[in-house]
Amino acid sequence: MTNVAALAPERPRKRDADATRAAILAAAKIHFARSGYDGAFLRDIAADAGADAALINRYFGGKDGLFAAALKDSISPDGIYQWDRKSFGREIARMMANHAHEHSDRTHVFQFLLRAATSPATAPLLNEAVQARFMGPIREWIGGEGAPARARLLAAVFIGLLVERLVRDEPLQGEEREIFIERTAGLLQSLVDN
Amino acid sequence: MTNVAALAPERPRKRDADATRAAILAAAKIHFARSGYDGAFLRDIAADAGADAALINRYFGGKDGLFAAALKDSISPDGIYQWDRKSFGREIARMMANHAHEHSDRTHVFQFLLRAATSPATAPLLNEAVQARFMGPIREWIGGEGAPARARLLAAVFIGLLVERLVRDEPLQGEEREIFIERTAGLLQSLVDN
DNA sequence: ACACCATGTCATTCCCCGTTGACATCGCCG
DNA sequence: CGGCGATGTCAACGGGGAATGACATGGTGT
Repeated sequence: MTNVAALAPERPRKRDADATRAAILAAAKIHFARSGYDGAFLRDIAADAGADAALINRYFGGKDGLFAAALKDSISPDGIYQWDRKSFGREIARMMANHAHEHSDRTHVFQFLLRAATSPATAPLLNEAVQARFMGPIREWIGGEGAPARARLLAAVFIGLLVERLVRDEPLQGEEREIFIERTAGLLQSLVDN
Repeated sequence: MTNVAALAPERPRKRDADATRAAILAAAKIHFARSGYDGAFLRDIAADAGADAALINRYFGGKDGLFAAALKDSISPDGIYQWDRKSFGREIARMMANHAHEHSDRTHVFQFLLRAATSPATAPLLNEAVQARFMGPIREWIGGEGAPARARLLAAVFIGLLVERLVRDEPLQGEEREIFIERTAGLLQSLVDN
């Protein structure tokens, strides 16, 4: 389990279904993002939430339900628009140049999506949710000529960078880092600008 | 399991350790590529290979060993260079525009890598192998100024496109398809050319 | 203060899947 | 032809993890 931010209250919280539900959901998002569907264990999630695993069943109807809920909750459309159009490319590029362990909260969502997309068990859940809540807003944000195709491509590049960062074992440094940022920024920006 | 190309011979093959080993390996590559480490089951792999699950243990020392062998076998350096420099971008773009189910053999390897990279269980295995056998050749092939960074980025985009295709539920059609191909080709080609 | 429902806890069960070891059979070599 | 090692088959085991249901407990309304 290794050191997930303890969402469990020091003193056990008062009996409050909504609060525990929320705590479970929060813990689940972290675990799923970090470990994927198969690698995340209900016991661990429950423990981090300061709750009992059995409650997951009660509140979410099982692991699938929990995942679906976490997914739905993760891709609520706010937070997507908050990029600056001008500095978008460079901002993302910088973020991606950092090492995987220095995660920004902003990429947690994408990490989650990545895991969801690449786990055959959960991929089916994605389509509807992603299309409606994710690609839609991105398309709008991106705007202009051929926005749908460009949005697709943008999302793809983003995900790809995420994976690359995931696999990368040592931090990017020196000149390579600079070039990487430069090229990545250009690539992304070209998709937004035009 | 759903309809994997039957590698099992019609009439059971003569006792031949090498042949069964190979059959198991072939089946494993398919299953791992399709379902990831966790989602691939030894019984299924063995069944597809027309062998018994116990043999996996004998020949590969367990699931881990089988995965490692499949990984190693998948990323033998040949087959990477066989892209034409000039038409590279467009070729890949076309491939990615196709629906996920119309897989080309050429992308199987990447699919495998993707699955391997995104499964926390197997990611550690990747670094050495990928760096040595994969990124190295790509760097060389790509050549020119800042090749390492560009190779990284190229690989990232490739993987991202793979994921996008994985998630995409309906085929790209009409104008969107054209624009997608156009932009994707340009993006990729720009990384190779320069 | 009492009762009743919602909330939480615990132990248990069940299932899946990798692994293991005992056993069967084939084929080669003397 | 006979035996022995290599190859293949089968059934069973064991661990891990999700799900289940019985039980405990708090809290709220009357």
